[in-house]
Amino acid sequence: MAERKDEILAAAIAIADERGLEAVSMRSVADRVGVTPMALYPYVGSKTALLDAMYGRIVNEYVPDLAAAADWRERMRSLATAARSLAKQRPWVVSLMLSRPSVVLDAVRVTDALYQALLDAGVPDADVPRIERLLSTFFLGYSASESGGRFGARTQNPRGSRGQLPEGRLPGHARLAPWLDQAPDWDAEFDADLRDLEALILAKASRHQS
Amino acid sequence: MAERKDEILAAAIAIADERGLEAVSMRSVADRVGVTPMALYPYVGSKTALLDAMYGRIVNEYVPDLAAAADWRERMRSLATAARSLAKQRPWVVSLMLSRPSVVLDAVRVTDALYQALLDAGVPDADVPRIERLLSTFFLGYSASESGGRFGARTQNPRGSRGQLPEGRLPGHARLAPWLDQAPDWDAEFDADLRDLEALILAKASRHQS
DNA sequence: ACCTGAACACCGTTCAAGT
DNA sequence: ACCTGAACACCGTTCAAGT
Repeated sequence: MAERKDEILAAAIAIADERGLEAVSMRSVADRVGVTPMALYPYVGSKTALLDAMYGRIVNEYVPDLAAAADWRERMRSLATAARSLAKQRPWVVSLMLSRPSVVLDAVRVTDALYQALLDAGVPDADVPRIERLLSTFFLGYSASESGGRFGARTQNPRGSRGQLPEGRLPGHARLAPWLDQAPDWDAEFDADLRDLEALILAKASRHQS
Repeated sequence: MAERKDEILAAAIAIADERGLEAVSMRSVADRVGVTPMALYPYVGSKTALLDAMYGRIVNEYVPDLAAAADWRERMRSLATAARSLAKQRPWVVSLMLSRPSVVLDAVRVTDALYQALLDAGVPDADVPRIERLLSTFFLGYSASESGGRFGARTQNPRGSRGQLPEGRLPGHARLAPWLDQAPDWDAEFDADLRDLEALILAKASRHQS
């Protein structure tokens, strides 16, 4: 009985990997399992529940082994990097993460790991939940933007009423042109962002100790 | 002719406001305009193009008047606050922002305003594009998390294999329990986040001047 | 120039029925 | 216990036809 549900989940994930989340329908999943759409309902409940289950299973696979790294910085980095590589390999998971409350149990485990990293860094208890949200929001947003294509926009032609980028009315873009024309190295950028955020965390921590 | 397109856009936005983005279909929009679904195509091209057009129109309405505020901090705050209140009043816009490249012209104008705020703050030119992405990613992610329900999760029961939150295996949650049980004030939290990010920006700026 | 109607290949889900 | 088949109320889009 649990086997059947696993089979259904695996089929749904395979379809999402191959043809995207919008190709996952009760009909397409049922087809792959070799059964009628209605046969799925006793196992998955509804389409929404199926999506939740897919999310939970994937997050669970990607959560890095956190006991391994002793330094809070390393643990934070490995969590952030896991989110990012998850988004890169399975972009459809990001849509799920942002479109529904993160009540999936495996997601809560990740939150807990970040809590502990911040506590170890010396952030006062009262500030930890907020800083955790700040960080996870950024990690999620970065992953979503990168894999969703929001970052790659500059190279494309803006879709506007006139279709052309009016550089004259965009003084910031004009001044920064030399840095905007070279395509960024997203790995390096994420690294630099992490360093800046580590500094932010340490500032919170040292203010506490003094 | 442009009138007809405006009428279609207004109908689509009204439906999204009233019944969510998923209620926006070519059929429902056509119904509201009092026309057949096929009559929309000459004006909007496709459903995707219709969504883009909705996005552009809304962003345009919400971009705050930036010439007004002299201080870069105020300008940054008003941009961030605009994003957040947009997300609160029209949650469906956030899905659009994250699910497609931000090539809509009006969105580029917002980016430019943030560039200028950072330049005025004294951030070195070479760092501005990255920091702008860091900030806009956070603003977007925060807005999405808040309006999409990702933040509200703690109060609900986590959906997991067992259905109950196993506090024993979540030491971080256990230690932070006193601060996790009181529901956060999201306005105050966003304010605190903005202050932390301003400090991050000033650190980048002063390192440059020395 | 602007719109309609029928059609095609899809959706999630309910309900009664089969073995 | 597990699955099917028909049906309902939906999708986006193409294509030929009407005025």
